Amino acid sequence: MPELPEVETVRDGLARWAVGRTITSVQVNNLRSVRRHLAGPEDLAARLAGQRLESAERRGKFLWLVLPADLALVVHLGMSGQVLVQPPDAPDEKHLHVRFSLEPADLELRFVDQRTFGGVLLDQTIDGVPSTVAHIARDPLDPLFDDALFVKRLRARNSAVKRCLLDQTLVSGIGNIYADEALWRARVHGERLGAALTRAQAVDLLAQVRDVLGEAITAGGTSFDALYVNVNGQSGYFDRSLNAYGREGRPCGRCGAPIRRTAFMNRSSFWCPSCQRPPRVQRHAGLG
DNA sequence: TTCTGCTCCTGAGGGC
DNA sequence: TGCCCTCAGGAGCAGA
Repeated sequence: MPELPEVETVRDGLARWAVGRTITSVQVNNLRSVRRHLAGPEDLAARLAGQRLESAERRGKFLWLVLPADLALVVHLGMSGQVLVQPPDAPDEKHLHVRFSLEPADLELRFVDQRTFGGVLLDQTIDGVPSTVAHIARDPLDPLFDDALFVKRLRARNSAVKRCLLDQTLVSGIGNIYADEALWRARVHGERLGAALTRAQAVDLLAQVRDVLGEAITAGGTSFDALYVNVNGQSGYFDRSLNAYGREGRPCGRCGAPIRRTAFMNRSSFWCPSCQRPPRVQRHAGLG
């Protein structure tokens, strides 16, 4: 599933292969993929035609191609979105929803999305950030990320720490996989309250988040199936380095205890019952 | 203001 | 073989 490392891999691919080219036309095959462009698909196509792609930027899981006049083509991959750079004569993908023809015409951009949680839109930027992304916090790999502010805000939350990690207005770029991995590395149970963490624990958790995200970027992201690929259609290999996520029943790499899986926020959490002791008082909501 | 739970969506996989 | 059900989860929203 696309989290920060996967989106960064895609951004890097766009910077290499798409930046410097000009959009000549836009073909929308699925209206749901442009639903966040409120003016409609015709407006999107008309305003993008002739626009030069100046750079590829990212904040958390949002990425955007910078256009002239403070405009940006914003892309969110959702759960299954892909941005592919393909020759125009390559066969269409089954879930090809938006096609961006480019000049030079030897390559085109394709937005492909099986589950259609993602989408694209044209947006105005303010200080270089699209207005639809302005509410998203900086990610931990951003040089301007404020560690002290994050620790302060995390420790003020009366909410499960895993939910805090998934809150993109607190810290961006972390999804279910890397939240579980960082919590495992920090030996913190996801149901612990943010307010129950010591300052040292919060600082260490942030460090583990940084480590796991950085290692995943180096590996090209995490792929369990064909739902995440880079702009050339290739999968990452960080799934081979996972210690908790998807390892239910398999021994913890530290202590050997079988990894547990519990439901949380309509998804799964994977944790070690020995290394990550759950809080004594179970809350009504949260893990388990 | 903070927090929780629900909804959207499609395809794979399992059970019958 | 075909049908039905469950599961996967990012982000936004409603309601408490």
